[in-house]
Amino acid sequence: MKRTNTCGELCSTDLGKDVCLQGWVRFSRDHGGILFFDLADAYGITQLVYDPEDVDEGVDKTSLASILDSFTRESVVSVTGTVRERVAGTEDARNPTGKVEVLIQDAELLSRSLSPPFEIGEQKEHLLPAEDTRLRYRYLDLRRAEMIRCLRFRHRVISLARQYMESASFLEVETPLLTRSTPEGARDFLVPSRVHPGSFYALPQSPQLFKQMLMVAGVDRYYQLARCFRDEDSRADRQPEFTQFDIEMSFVDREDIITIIEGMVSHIWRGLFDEELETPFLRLSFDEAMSLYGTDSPDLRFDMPMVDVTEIVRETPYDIFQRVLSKKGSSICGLNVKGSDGAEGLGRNEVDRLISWIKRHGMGGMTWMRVTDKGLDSNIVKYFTPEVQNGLIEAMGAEDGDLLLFLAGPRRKVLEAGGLLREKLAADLGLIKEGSHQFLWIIDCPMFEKDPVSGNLTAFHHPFVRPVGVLSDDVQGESYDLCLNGVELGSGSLRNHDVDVQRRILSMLGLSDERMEDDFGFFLEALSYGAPPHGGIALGVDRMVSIMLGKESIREVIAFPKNKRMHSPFDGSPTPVDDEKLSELQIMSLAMDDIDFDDIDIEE
RNA sequence: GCCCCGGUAGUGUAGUGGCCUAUCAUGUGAGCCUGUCGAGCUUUCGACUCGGGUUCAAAUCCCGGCCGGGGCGCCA
Repeated sequence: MKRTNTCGELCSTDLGKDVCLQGWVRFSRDHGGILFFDLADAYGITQLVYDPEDVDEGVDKTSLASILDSFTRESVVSVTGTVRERVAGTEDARNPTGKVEVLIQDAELLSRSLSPPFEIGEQKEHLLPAEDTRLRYRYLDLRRAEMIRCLRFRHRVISLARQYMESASFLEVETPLLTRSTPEGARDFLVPSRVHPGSFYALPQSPQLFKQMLMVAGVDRYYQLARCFRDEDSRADRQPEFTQFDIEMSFVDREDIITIIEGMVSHIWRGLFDEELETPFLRLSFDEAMSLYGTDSPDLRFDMPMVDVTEIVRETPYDIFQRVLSKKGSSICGLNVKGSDGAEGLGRNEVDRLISWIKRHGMGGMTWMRVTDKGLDSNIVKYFTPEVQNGLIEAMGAEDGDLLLFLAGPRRKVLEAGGLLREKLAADLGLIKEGSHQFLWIIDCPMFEKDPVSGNLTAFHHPFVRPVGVLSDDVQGESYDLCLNGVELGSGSLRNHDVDVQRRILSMLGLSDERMEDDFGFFLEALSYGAPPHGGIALGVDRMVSIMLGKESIREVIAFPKNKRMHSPFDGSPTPVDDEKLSELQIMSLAMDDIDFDDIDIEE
């Protein structure tokens, strides 16, 4: 018999129906005569009951009982029976099907399960097995309602995004996975070619050049759920393969693209949280973000900007500040920890701990003072004149009960360490409201970064960003990065449709004319046949979904993720392959320690 | 490449040099139990990541490996 219902749908309106349910035996309870089973599937749990006194006439109780005896945990079973009300007082209010139960009349074991290696029933997070055990048995882990919820949630995000793009007349186009290796960017995953021995495809780090060529083709509005590959070390929010929601548009300016993204994200939030996001999102320039928060992806769920007090304290005879300020390019920045004298605040011990913490992040130390009703207070305020003290109080908006922290050193280092300190303070003091979402655009990023050692330029984003105005080493790009809760969700820009500008940028990045032709000739040629002004953006789907669900790692929202060492616990990849396969590709591995190089004939 | 944290029954844990013949829970096997719902009760089984070292004595301290996680570098 086929199943008539899922395990999540029977309720009081189904009373008296004859049904067939199929699913997994999650729990069973034997009361010595009467048996209960929790039958689970992706939709819910329905209680089955075997009551020998209530089964229909003609049912072979002995054989039914012996079948039920084989219903071990997580075995897949099929039962037919009658929906009935539970005995008064035994309803389960936590379960949507908790008012009814199915009286078993017939049963069949479809597939017996070994004893599961860990508990699959709903449970508290801290009782979960270690992640590597969960990953090794991912098919069991995914049976858990919480994981099904994550998969379904991710599906809804994608589905809403598609729906929005459809309504905005975007065309979904697939681009190749076997592509060309290019010099810039992350390390490529390479795929050897059998037909062209010695040559390799690369898996795409993003569909960047293809989507731009689609614009040249006149596609006008493109999107794709693009799988991307980068052979770099992983992190909680980085996997070697990941998914981007990739978008490109022609004949648009920055505002058009930002509007589309804000519209799409709002559509998703409306659909999943029934919440109206405030648009337009906040914006900060790259310089503002660095100056105020010391990072290009600040978390604005809490306020606590850095204040540059360099000029206020410049003449102060406090030796530490004087020594730092005697060096060019030094700054002194302060953070105001509001209301820090209460029970929730930071005592002397906590401040000492912060000082040793900040030393591990490259600072020589940290200066601190408390704000009292009588003014500033600490062992070093004697070096600060009343005018300077008032200047600090005013600049930092200090009030009675605040704690002021100051870092001194090279400007960039101070800002970055201050940014880390700011986030640590927020985490330690619980300043971040759980479940809140704060979007932010970072605009006007530099086009280039200069390698401090070699002095060579590298692209801040990628080499295809259009400069704002005239091209130079320190020009800004027409870029816009979307941040959510301090995480970079996506990066976008207007692109170069002028092939000459594009050539000059590649040249500034150190590509010779020859290299440029070899690596990007096909693309530059495309730009030479009438490229429309265009731009786009790509959003990290895994990151967005994991933040929406409040998960610490994107692995929680990927069905089969790689582990930290880029190993796949499911299929054991990567693996060595047979020599036959390698020789067909004319490849020899140097990692095998049994190669005898004397045996190798090298052709002239 | 580097730094930090961790590794005890199937699972989650306790155990900071001798009280360890290693705790507790859950699970597993057996039994009891007619309204439970992560049922309950009785009982059984089951573990110190590996290799070296220190010590009279190591789960415990030291060194190294392996495995897992967080981070730096890297991620145009």
